[in-house]
Amino acid sequence: MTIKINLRKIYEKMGQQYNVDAWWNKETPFEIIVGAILVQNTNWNNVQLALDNLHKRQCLSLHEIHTTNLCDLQTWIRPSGFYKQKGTTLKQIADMLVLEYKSDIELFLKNDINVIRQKLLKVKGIGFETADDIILYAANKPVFVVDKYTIRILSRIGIIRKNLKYQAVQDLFHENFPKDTFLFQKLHALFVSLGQNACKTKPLCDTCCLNSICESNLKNLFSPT
DNA sequence: CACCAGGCAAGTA
DNA sequence: TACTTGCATGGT
Repeated sequence: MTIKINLRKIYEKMGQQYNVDAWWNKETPFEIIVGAILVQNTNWNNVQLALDNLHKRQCLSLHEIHTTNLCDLQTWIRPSGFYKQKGTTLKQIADMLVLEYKSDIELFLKNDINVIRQKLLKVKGIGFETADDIILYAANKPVFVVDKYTIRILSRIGIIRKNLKYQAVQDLFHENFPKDTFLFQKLHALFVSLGQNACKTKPLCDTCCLNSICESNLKNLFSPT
């Protein structure tokens, strides 16, 4: 299935009706990687509590996470939930960066998108979405991050079926948008923002929109061919 | 009290 | 391949 996306409309709507900041503007690439892992299936408030703990312990750096005791690390990130697995995942990615890239994060992020992606996906606890998050926001390379809101919103509008898989949805965006990092960053934040503010039942309606964007507006943004 | 948040992996059929 | 379940804290 192909969709024709009216880019000009999207830019107009986003400019006029949204002021969604692209996430992770000021953080270091490593902090972005940590945040991407900690935020899995939780909200940013809980992540912030965990990050504050790490900061207090001076442990928000590659070297510290690599050398610190796993149990301590798990204790500090506890507020973000799933702290045992996430702690192990952080350790594994730190090991990879230290051992295979001599602690040079930029060297790792300089690789081609597919190289970075394959490396990240080998780490247990990093799946498609987290890998792409890191590529888009830490490496600043143009991949579109698909999350459950993207699929929920597009399927409710009738553009895709809700059982469409991650890679298929991503391909759809890659085929229909220019490979523009900033655009993908904003667009992803837009979907999350919309999804969080949409009603949880169905369908999207006038009373559950964000900044007066609702189902009909979305249909105008994404016009089926 | 229930529900869910910016997922992932392992298990089952 | 397509579901289901465990992982876990904190806010509403």
